[in-house]
Amino acid sequence: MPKPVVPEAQRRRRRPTRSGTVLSEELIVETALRMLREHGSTGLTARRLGLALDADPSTLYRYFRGMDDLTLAIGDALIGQALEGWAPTGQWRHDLREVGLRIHAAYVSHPQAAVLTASRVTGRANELAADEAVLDILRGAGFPLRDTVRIYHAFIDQTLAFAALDAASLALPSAALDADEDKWHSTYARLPADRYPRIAEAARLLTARMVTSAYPTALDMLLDSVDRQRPRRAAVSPERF
Amino acid sequence: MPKPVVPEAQRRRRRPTRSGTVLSEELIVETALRMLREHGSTGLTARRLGLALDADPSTLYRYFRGMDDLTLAIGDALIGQALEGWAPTGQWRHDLREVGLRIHAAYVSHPQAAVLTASRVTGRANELAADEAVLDILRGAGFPLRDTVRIYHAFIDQTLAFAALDAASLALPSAALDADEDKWHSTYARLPADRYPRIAEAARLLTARMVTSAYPTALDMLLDSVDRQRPRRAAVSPERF
DNA sequence: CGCATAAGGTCAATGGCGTTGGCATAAGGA
DNA sequence: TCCTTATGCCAACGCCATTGACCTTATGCG
Repeated sequence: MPKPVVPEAQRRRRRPTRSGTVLSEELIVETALRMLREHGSTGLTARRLGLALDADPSTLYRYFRGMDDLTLAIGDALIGQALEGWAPTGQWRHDLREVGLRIHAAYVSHPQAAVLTASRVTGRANELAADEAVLDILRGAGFPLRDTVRIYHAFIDQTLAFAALDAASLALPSAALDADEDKWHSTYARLPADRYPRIAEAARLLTARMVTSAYPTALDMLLDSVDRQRPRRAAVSPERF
Repeated sequence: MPKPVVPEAQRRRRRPTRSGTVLSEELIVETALRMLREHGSTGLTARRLGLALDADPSTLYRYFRGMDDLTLAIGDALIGQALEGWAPTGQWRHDLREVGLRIHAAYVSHPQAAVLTASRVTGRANELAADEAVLDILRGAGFPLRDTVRIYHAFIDQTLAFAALDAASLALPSAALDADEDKWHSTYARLPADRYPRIAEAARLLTARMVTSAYPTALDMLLDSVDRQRPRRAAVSPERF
């Protein structure tokens, strides 16, 4: 049986580390986010995190069951950060769009962390709050339960999928050793036009466009589709007459 | 300077390993795919792969520059497998849909491998061929270069993004130790209805739906959008009259 | 106010990992 | 048949996460 982890809410004794810093779940997650940004998505290790916190690596196991548990906490922090200060306006389309863009932006602003967490289900507080919020927007807009769940599924998966993909390509260049960095220039831009005529003719445009995200476009397409399926009031809308 | 890697095409001497098996790039990738399926996405290690091949782990470095290079080769094999036997029909929408579904299906059929590779740019032969094919479909349909590149970007990113996300959730249950497996049942289905009313009312539908992929729907939405932007011939299409 | 308790920090060790440099051997061209 | 060198093997290095035992000190109770 490993050491039990005390939930943050029940911590009483806050014993400072050898060098005087007082640990907390929040401080550890913040430090981990900083390390990920500085050392890349593979640069978060228990040893280094301990070093950065001036604590023994094994101390982390007083706060998290393991590195995976810490990873989930990091992911939940990103979601929390995404919806910090957000409040629904009651206009479902605007609210949904805002939630999607905020979540996507939060992940993309911490790409190295997002790579580790975007496709995980944390089951922690902030994730639950976000899910509840999306479902509430749709239910509040009058969608029946089945449609709500279907739309929620497409919406959240599309958001997380693009967040993960965009984060992955942003995270690679920071780890300068990863050779993927300039593969578009070193490989795609130099292909022989006789064997790859279509790539060759598009190379310049490709290298320019592939660095941007296709998420906003895809999101609006989804919202358009949702709008068309939305339950209307009995009255016919005025524009028709 | 590390040992140089001899390209597969130039290999002359095929010296058998101690136990008699003859190595090749293809055999190594196949074995790696099998190990990934059996041991999960974190179960591919140089030592284990060497064991499975009856070869010393360091031998792998005669074929790949490192585990990362091997990972890219695995990804390229998935793309190759996706388009194996495929040929364009000349109907752009049908062809594009087929390519998307094939790539998605290939990744999802090797989820543990897909997790490692779906968001990587390999720059290898099969990837280049797939990109060339997609660009050719769009150019052949008459799209100008700029539109072609824009559509290609949205199409390929959406395909890979969903492939990565769907693969990730499929890969987790196989590694039975990962606790994410039944988080939907252990957490979401048991939330208190007073704090999470929307999740609670949708729990049953959510657990049923979240195991399926939203990709086909999203793909058709994209194709609809593309269809509306397609350049028409000068003549007005017959249905209008 | 002081003491017992146990929370929480530290230490040392284990077994795994990727990777490398040196070495041995046998394949295949001459 | 011999030489060259491609290719397999070995041993070692410095990482990694994780654990169990130990120590120390903050806290709550009497």
